[in-house]
Amino acid sequence: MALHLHNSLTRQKELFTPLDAGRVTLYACGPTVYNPPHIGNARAAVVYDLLYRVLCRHYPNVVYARNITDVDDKINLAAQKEGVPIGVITDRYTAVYHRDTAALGVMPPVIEPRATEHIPQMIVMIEKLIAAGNAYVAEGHVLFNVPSYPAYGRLSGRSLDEMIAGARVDVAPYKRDPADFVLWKPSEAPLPGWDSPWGRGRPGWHIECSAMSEQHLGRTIDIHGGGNDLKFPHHENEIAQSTCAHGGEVFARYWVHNGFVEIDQQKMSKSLGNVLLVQNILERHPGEAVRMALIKGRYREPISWSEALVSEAKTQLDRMYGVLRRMEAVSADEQGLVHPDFAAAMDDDLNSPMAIAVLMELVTKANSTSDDASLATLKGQLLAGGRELGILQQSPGEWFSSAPNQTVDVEKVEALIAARNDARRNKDFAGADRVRDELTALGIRIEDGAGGTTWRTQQTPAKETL
RNA sequence: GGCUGGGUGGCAGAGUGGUCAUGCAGCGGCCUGCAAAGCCGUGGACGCCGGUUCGAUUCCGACCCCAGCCUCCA
Repeated sequence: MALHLHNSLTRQKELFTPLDAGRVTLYACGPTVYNPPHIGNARAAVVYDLLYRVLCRHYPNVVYARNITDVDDKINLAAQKEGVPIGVITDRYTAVYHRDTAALGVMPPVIEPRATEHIPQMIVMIEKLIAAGNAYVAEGHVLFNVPSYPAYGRLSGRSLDEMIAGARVDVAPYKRDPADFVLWKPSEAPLPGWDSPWGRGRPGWHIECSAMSEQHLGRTIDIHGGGNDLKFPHHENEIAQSTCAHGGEVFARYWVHNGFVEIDQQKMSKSLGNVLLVQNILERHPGEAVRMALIKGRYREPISWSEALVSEAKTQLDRMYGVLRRMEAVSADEQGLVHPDFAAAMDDDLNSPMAIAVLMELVTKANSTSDDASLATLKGQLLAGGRELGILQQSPGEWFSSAPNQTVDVEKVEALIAARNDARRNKDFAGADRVRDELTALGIRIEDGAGGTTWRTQQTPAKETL
């Protein structure tokens, strides 16, 4: 089955055909680095990582760019509070972002451009927009003139009139039109600034992505992704800037937007005080379980975050790793191809819940057969599917012997298990049960199988502590 | 108010014009010294009201409800 994606621009599921099958381009809006990432940021990172992996199954050369926004008023504020240069803030939180997303199995993008390294490109683009009559200078600012681009509003489905009617903010007096947005604004020390034809200043937010995607991926990119909230105004503005700067050439051919992570049926926000940081979640749950929780639902739908959701995701992974442990002696089919149903699910606009269901069915099959040839095929398909979903890539032993906030003394555990098995051989079941209780107290659960006794860290009961 | 996208069994979450989603939880059985894991079996659902149809959870219309965007935001 060919890859289909829901295109936000047309609001339809469409067959994906790249402009150049030898170089497929994907751009996703990355983080503004002034804060540790929350679970919502993580979801976006995971979703585009998933899309990247699916694209890589289809095409030999996928160029995936995800930017780092390292110049921004929120960064300035954070730097001011701490009395440090903005570089201290952006370096710190870029590292945290890398650490936290890596814990969720997110691969590094092919290119990770930083806004501050593309100021000249932004200036060139702004000059083009001025020359083309799409932008103007006013009181040290450069503004994009929205009425100069009649298609404005197509992505978000709003007309200019509606936007003006709905404008709830005070309109700066130097704007020709209330909808006009900033490309460049004046910046005085100690705020970060760069010399430009319009004086010392700094870029507006939207121009960064336009300039960086052009620089690294070209004038027309295949897929542009981002959070649902970015549709307006950020992506709408990107389209306007890039299209006008490029003489009307299409900016992005497919737009993909991921849904939000909700807490208690509401979006996460600082004002509601319900922001969940990835680093805090990782104190209680394995990163892989967090990733599993994020891909249990379809990427476009909102997901309601809860401790129960992650616990259940972990239980499912336990089941998958359980069968892999049983199959450890079997060598996986070397082809390592995903099951056709799995591929069909992922190719259907990244239907990861269905893809997981396919994997679960493979698990059941593998648990009920002892035929080596079948097992080799099943193991190969299971691992290949896991690779595409970004799960199941550690050894079962690692998975079962590790848990956040729990250090396992493997030697001690194995000594206790040996003692218990001695007792069992001697029919001293009371003694065996005492040893099992001891293991339980250590947070270890044991399972007596045909091939011997295996063990795993016991998950602590789910608690609704956010 | 405008613009998106939703409302499916105890929970999470797919999908379909008329036979199974899947997982977790529950129940019964097998296995086990007992458990656990695993396997087999099992109940239970499509917001509300109309319409189209031989037949609608699935298509159409009205209504109710929910989330997001319209202001920085994944």
